[in-house]
Amino acid sequence: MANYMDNPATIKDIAKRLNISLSTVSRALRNAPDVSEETRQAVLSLSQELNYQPNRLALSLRQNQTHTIGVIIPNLDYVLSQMVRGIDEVALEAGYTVMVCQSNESFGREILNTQRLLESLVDGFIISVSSETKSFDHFKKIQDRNLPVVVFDRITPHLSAPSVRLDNQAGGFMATEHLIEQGYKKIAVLAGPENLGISNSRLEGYKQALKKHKIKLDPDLILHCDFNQDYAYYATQELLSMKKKPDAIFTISDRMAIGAMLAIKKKGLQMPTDIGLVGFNNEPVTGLVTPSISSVEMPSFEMGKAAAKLFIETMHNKESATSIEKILHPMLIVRESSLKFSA
Amino acid sequence: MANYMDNPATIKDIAKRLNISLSTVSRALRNAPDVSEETRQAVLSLSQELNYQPNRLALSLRQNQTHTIGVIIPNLDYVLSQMVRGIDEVALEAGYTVMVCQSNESFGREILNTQRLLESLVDGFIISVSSETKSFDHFKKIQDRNLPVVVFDRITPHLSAPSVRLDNQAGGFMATEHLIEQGYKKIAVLAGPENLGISNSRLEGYKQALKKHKIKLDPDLILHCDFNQDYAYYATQELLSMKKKPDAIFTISDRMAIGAMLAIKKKGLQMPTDIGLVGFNNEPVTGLVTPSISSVEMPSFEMGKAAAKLFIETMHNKESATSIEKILHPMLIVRESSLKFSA
DNA sequence: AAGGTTACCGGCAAGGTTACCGGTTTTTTC
DNA sequence: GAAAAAACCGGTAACCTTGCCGGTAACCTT
Repeated sequence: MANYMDNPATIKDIAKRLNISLSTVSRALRNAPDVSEETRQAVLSLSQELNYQPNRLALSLRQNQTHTIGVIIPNLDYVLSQMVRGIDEVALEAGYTVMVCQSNESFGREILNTQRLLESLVDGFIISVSSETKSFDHFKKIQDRNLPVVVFDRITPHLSAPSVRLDNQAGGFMATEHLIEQGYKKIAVLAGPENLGISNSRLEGYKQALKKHKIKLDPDLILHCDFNQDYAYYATQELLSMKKKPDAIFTISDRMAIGAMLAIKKKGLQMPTDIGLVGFNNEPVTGLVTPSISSVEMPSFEMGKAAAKLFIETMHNKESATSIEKILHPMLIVRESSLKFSA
Repeated sequence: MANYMDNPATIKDIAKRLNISLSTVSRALRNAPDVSEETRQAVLSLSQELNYQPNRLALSLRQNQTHTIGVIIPNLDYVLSQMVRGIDEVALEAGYTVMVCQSNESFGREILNTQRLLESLVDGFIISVSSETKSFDHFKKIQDRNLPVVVFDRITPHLSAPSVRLDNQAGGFMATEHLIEQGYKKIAVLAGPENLGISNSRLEGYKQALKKHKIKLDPDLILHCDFNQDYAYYATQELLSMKKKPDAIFTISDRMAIGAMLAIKKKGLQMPTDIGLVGFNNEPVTGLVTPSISSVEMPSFEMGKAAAKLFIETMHNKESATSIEKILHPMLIVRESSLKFSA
C-alpha cells in the first residue's frame, strides 16, 4: 500500500533489499569491524541510491544524546549577536546544532527557556544570565541531571561551572585611568544593575584606577541604573544638575553611553572639553556619532567561540575541571569623546 | 544496581511502582478515556512525585514530529534580530522551539544549514534567503519531504511558499517621492545585490516615483553593490566624482546609508543642503548620527510574529493556501538628512 | 439463563537505531 | 587433519512512547 519512496529510507529498507540483517547494515554504515568488504560496499552503495539519512531521533534516543546545545541569552544586541555567531561557528564544526533562547532580561522567561530546553533534551547549556536573575534554582535542575554547563559573559558566582568572560575589571580600569590621564578629576560612573557581576567588576576597575591615582572615591558619583538608553539619559541629567558636577562619565555599556551623550548635548555641554565620556563594548555606533565615543572593546566573536570550545571540552570529559575560567582581554579604543589632549 | 533516581523517570517506572501496565499509565497521563479515576489519580500523583517528564525524543519518534522550527537567516543584524525575537515569541507560545541558523550570506553555508536542520528533523522552515543564493535546489529537498515552509523578508519567486514581506516597492516609492518633494532633482540609488528581490522591489519603487513626477530615469545614477558599509562608501565616492553629480541618494539599507554619509562628509558636502540622503530599515543609529538620517521603517518584530503565525497555520492545514502572501507596510521617518524645507 | 453492553486494563507492535551475545563459516596454525 | 582463531552475520533487547486489538469482569437486557 505505502509507497516506499514516500518516506525516507531506513536501515530496515536497506536490510530487506539486500536480504541481510539490520545489525549488519548498521555495522556497515558505521564502519564497524565484523563486516566483509563486499557487503559493506553493497550497503554503502544502496544507501547512497536510496539517499539514506540516519534518523537522528532514533539515534538520540538510543545513545542518549541529541547533539544539541541550549543557549540562553538575555537578548540579541550587537555584542551577543557576535557571540552567538561565534558559538554557532564552533558548534557547527563540531557537529552540534544550537537552540538559542532569549530571556529578554526576564527572570520568568529564563526559567521557561531552561525548562523548554531541558524538555528538548539538549546535551548541555551555554548561558549568559538575565539581569533580573537573583535566584538560581532553575539552573540547579540542569546540574541535577548532570548536564554540562558553560556560563559566559555574564557569569555569576552562584553557578559553579566553567566560564568564559571578559576581564571586566581591567576594562573598567583602563577606561577610568584613560580619563584620569586626560586630566579629568571628577569621574562619574553609570553602573548597570546592582546584582549583575559584570557591572560590579567594571565598577571595581573604576575604583581601582581612582585608588592608584589617589583620587578620593565619591559615592555620589556612582549611579546604578538599567542597561538602557533612556535610564542612562535621565541618570546623566541628574548627574549634570549636581552641585559638584562631574567632568567625565564612564558608562558600563555603549547603549548607556549614547543616553549619556544625548543628555550632555541637551545640556549644551561639549565633549571632550567640558566633559569626557567613555563607553563599553565598542559597538559600531560609537564610531559614527558626533563626537565619536571612546569605548572598551571586547572580543565578542572570540568569546562566543571560546565558550563553545569550552563547552565541547567539558562535554568530552565531564568530570574534570568545573573550575576552568577563561578570561579574555579588553582593549580601549580612544575616540573624540575623551581625547582632551590629542596625541 | 542502577539508582532509579539517577535517570529521569519514565512511564515504565511508574507502571512498575503501581503494578499496572505501560499502556494504562500512558492513557492516564494523557487523560484518555478507559482509565478509572482511581488509577488516574494514583498515576498522576506518583508522576509528580517522581518528577516525570515525558521524553520528547520517544514522543517525536512515535508521532513523527519534533515541535521544532528551523529558521534560516542571512545574519543577525538589527532588523533580523527583531524578526527572530518575533518568531521566538509566537513559537514559544505555540509550544515550538526554534533552531536559528545563520548563513552569513553564504550560499554554501545556507545549503549546509538546510541539510543540518533536515537531519534534525525539524517540522518545517522559516527562511530568509542569503544574498548569494541563485540556485534553489537545496530548498526543493525540503518540499520533497512535504515539510511546510514560510519565506519572509527576502522572498524569492523561485520558492513557492506562503510568505511574509514588506511592501518594499512602497518603501522605495515613499523614500524617493519624499526626496523629490524636498526639491531634489538628481536622485541616485545605492541598490543592493542585483539578484535580490528586496533590492529590486525598492528600486522599482524608486523608478515608479520618478515616473510619477516625470523625472527622466538616468541609469548612471543606479549603482548595485553589496549590503555593506564599505562598498557603499566607495560607491558613493564614485557617484560624487561624476560630472553630473547627484543631489540626493537613496540607499536600500541603513548600513549603506552610513557608508554614503561618511563619503559625503569626507567630500566636505553638507546634508541636506548640498545633498539629501534617505536610508532603509530605520535602525536606531540613523537617529544618532549627525545629521540624523531619514529612513524607511519596517515593522520587523511584527514581521517575525507574522511569519511564525503563518507557519503554524500552514502547519495545521498543510494542503491549503501555498500562495498566501502577507504584506506589511513601511513608514517613512523623516530626519535631518533629507529635510531641506523644515515643516 | 444466555447474550449484549460497558468500564477498565494488558499485550503487542511500531518508530529507527545500536549493543550485546551467540552462532556459523572460513581461515590459520601446528 | 584436527583444533584454534578469526571473520562474518543474525537475533534480540534496549531506548520511551503511543495506537490498536483483545481480554476480563461486572452489569444490564430480554
